[in-house]
Amino acid sequence: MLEIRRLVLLRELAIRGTIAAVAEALNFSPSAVSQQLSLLEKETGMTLLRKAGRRVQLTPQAEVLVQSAGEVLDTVERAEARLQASLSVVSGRVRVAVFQSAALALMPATLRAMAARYPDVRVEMVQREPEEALRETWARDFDMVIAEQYPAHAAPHHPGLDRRPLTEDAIRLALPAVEAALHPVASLPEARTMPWVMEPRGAASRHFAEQLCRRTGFEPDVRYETADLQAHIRLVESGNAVALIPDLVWAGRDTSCRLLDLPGLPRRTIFTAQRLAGAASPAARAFRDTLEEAAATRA
Amino acid sequence: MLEIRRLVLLRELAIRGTIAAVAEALNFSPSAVSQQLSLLEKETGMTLLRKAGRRVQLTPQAEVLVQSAGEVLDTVERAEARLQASLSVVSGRVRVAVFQSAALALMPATLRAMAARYPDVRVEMVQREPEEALRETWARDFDMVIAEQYPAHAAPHHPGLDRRPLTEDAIRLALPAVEAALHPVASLPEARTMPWVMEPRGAASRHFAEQLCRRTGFEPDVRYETADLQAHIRLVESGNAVALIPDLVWAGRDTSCRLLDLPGLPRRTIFTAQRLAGAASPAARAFRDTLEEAAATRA
DNA sequence: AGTACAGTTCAGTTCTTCTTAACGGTCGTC
DNA sequence: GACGACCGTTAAGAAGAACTGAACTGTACT
Repeated sequence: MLEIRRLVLLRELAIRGTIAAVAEALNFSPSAVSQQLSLLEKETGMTLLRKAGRRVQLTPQAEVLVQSAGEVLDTVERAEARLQASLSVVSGRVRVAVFQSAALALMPATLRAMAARYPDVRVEMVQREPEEALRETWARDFDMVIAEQYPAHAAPHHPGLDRRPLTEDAIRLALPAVEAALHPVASLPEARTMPWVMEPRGAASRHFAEQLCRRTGFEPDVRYETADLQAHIRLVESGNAVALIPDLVWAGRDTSCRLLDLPGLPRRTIFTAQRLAGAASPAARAFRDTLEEAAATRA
Repeated sequence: MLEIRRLVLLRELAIRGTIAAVAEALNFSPSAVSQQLSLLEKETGMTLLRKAGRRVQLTPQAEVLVQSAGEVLDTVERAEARLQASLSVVSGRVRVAVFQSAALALMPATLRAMAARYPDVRVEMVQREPEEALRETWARDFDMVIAEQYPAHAAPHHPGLDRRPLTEDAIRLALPAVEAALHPVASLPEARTMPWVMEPRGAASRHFAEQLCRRTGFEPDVRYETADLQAHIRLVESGNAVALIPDLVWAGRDTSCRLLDLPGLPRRTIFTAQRLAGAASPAARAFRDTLEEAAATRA
């Protein structure tokens, strides 16, 4: 019979692209991965890898195996979930990937509630950008992901991932209080000459903000770039920049910023996602429910 | 993640009942099995085995895992089948369990045809009583089983086993030619005083034969008992006994026996069965088709 | 009571898997 | 076009996991 561990290795290769990447992800040496994959070829009696430049490419047979490996992993995951579900107490581990503002706004209350209600559940949290987080959750690095989605900028859809809306928040133009007193700005076009702080290129919010400015009719002067929204706030508060900031960021926090509603602007949606096979896990279920409660309370 | 090998071990325990039996089946020492199962308990953090007298009993949690283990094995089996199917040549191995008369009547032609058409398929055959064979096929010791079923004596049904009728044959009363000349027997009741040869107690055919005699109104004088139908034939031919013998037994063979039709007697059915998860295997499919062809040709 | 059987534990062996180190091939770059 | 960076493979040995064998406990059968 085929060794599952090798099948999984092949699947990792399909996901990550290179043997070196698989090795790094699993804390193995590339040599070990290479050897195991050769053994898999021996076991199946087929060629699974073909050299393609300095990397390797999967043969069609390998693709077949990769799909099956996914099924096996799903089955095992369901097994673990069912096992946990057969117990009366909710226990286990939930690895969650969260983007920054959700981590700040939603997680404290959620973690407190989880600890109180489900003391046997261990929640692990890692801060991660939504796109990456979705991918890694799909690849089983996390059990749950809290991700954001900007209007007209759909996050990649992974089959096998169960997405559920969590909350929405408005995006508003944040202006320095000082600035506001001197030259009161009442609409987005009036911010055309101001210095902007935005997230780095590649981030959904960056794309959204740039597009919005362009649709409004100007190219923003992006003078500051950082992924840290707390830094955005500081830059605005200190009068150095303006920014488009979603409401969630202000959760449990005072600010001197002036927040300008932008009428007609669609809201950002926050959603959770998990692997379908993990849906039966009581710990994951408990976490999602608690999180949704926390999100509802905030709003 | 749960180790599949241990999961499978637990499943074997559920099937075979004792750790010793599992060990013997897999060519391990009982010690090894015991240790692996303890490790599984550590992995899951749950009690899976409970002492019951001098044996062990599975806890409900263990049963959950057993079911999942079955799913995993099915998935892997489908994977292997799909892998074979992705090749242009039909190849692989088919382990078949056959009962004696089918082995004699059907297998030679089938094996010849298989060798000619599918030289890359390796067929392995083991002679096994139907009931056992079905069970062992379900437990993955075989990939295919050819079994018989006597009227009003249904073979046990295993879920997950795909049964397909192969052929039917009449059961007739075999009488010695000599005897026939001296005291011509024309119906079953007239054989009431004769010595019988039958299969051992427990065999379906034995049950069937005894029941038939009793319904006819007499208790047969079972003087000879053997599972070997060829021995039955010899005993009849040599004038020592009479017997109820299904037609398949005569395939490709002359006999001096006189064969008496028993009007109104239902026929014996021969069927094949395989695990559902193995249905996609091209080798198994090829074997079944070839076998059905051979059976059709004979009739 | 005695024997056979089922399971576990512990110490030691065996086998698999992993690491390290060295090598060959490919790509991008200066 | 040579150099360096990167990727993958191979061989040898180390590390780890799994298995065996013997000794022991407890249970059932007779």
